[in-house]
Amino acid sequence: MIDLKYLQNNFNEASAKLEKKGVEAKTLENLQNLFTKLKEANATLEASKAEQNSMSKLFGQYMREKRDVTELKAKVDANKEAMVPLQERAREAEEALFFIALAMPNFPDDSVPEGADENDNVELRKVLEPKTFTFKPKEHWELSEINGWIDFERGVKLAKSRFSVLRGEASRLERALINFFLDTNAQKGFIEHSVPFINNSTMLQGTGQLPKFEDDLFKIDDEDLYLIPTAEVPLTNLYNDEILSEKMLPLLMTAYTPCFRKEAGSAGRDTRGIIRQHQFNKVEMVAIAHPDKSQEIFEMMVQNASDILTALGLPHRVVELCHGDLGFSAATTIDLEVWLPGQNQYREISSISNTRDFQARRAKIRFKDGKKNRFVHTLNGSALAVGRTIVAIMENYQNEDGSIEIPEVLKKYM
RNA sequence: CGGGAGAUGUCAGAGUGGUCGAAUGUGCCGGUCUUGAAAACCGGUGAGGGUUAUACCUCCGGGGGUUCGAAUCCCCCUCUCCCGGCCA
Repeated sequence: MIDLKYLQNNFNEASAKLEKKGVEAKTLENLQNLFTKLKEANATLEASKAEQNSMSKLFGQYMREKRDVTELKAKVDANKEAMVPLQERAREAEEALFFIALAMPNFPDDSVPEGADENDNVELRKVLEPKTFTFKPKEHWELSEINGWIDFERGVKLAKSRFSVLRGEASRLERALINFFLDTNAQKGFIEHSVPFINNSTMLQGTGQLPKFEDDLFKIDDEDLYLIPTAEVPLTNLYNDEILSEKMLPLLMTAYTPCFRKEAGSAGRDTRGIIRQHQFNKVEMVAIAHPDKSQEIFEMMVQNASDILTALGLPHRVVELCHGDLGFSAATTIDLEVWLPGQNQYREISSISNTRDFQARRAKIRFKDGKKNRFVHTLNGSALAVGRTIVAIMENYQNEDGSIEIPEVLKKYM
């Protein structure tokens, strides 16, 4: 959630920032008005409550002194009745405010490049040269067919489209990758966690998936529970509604989880292969950081993900997202895109974001800064998406006959 | 899933309608004493909103109700523990 006090006190600056994320100035004016209204409503209500409280206290005193209370009771009854509409007004003001405030995206950092969509993202650097093939490299689904690695049809039979089954060597490769990722992250100080793959709505709201993106989530029938779309949700919300001591920071966490996404709105995109599935595996990094330290941790996380790709011998590029491509919760995001020779293009394999205090406000994650409580900064990033890494290995390590080499660093894991 | 008990500050634990944001112990912070530490003694010590700072409002698992007034009475929910069932 955005800082409403900041919006109120620096309206022009704030609205300029959010306009770049496609929020109309009108919406923000509305939000600002609602905030002002809420504060007024609360002030009036609280004054009335104060009066009620003091009269009630007096009432008790009269009773003890055995004095007559009829007159006082009449006053207190009248005030109580007058409070009803004030209460209603405050409740409505709060509801109206939160309805809009929870749908407001984060302020982008000042450093975020201008732009409308992914074409305006800024390439920061390329790492490793794509190798030149003496034959036409195949796409991963063709290679899958030759090696029997992925069973698309039976995955669909078991569930529905966009589900698949890995078999044999591919399945072992997946397991090896998960272990390699977790071990590497652990070496960088990220503590491994095993978390529930189902979380409740409060947690999903904390990280920003709810209420706005409910359609992207798989919900459990008749329960306030959702399959997690990323381990960012359970890891970040591990500290939901907590006040941490400053010396606990930074909390560096990593977890392997499956991720479940409805992929609503992406019909027709990446329908072949396992690039875009309803269920995929991912190893995630999450950091809960002191606000002064979040930038350096962000850079460390980007470097870590890039190092993993480098260790696997996978050519990739580091891309800074522009305003238009930035996600809902992110203040700044860097994507890693891996080279896929079969597709002849770079494809996203990791996305690392600093949400600053946006999620911390929603999830109420604070730390003690001396006497005061302050919101932490939360960061998240993939290291890495497992399925897409398999695709990348298949396409980059393919031989002319369709066989696939295993990267050197993974051999000890298989 | 069935039966029973419970949920209060860091923790333990009192409080069953007003003087309770909450006894007492413990932990933590500061001080006295000490060469230093421990012990002992003295003082401080929950959160959120609000204010320049006060005032003031809210919070005793969550929600609703009764009442002038609720930690305390009533209803619903959640969670924890114990017993039984089922089970990797």
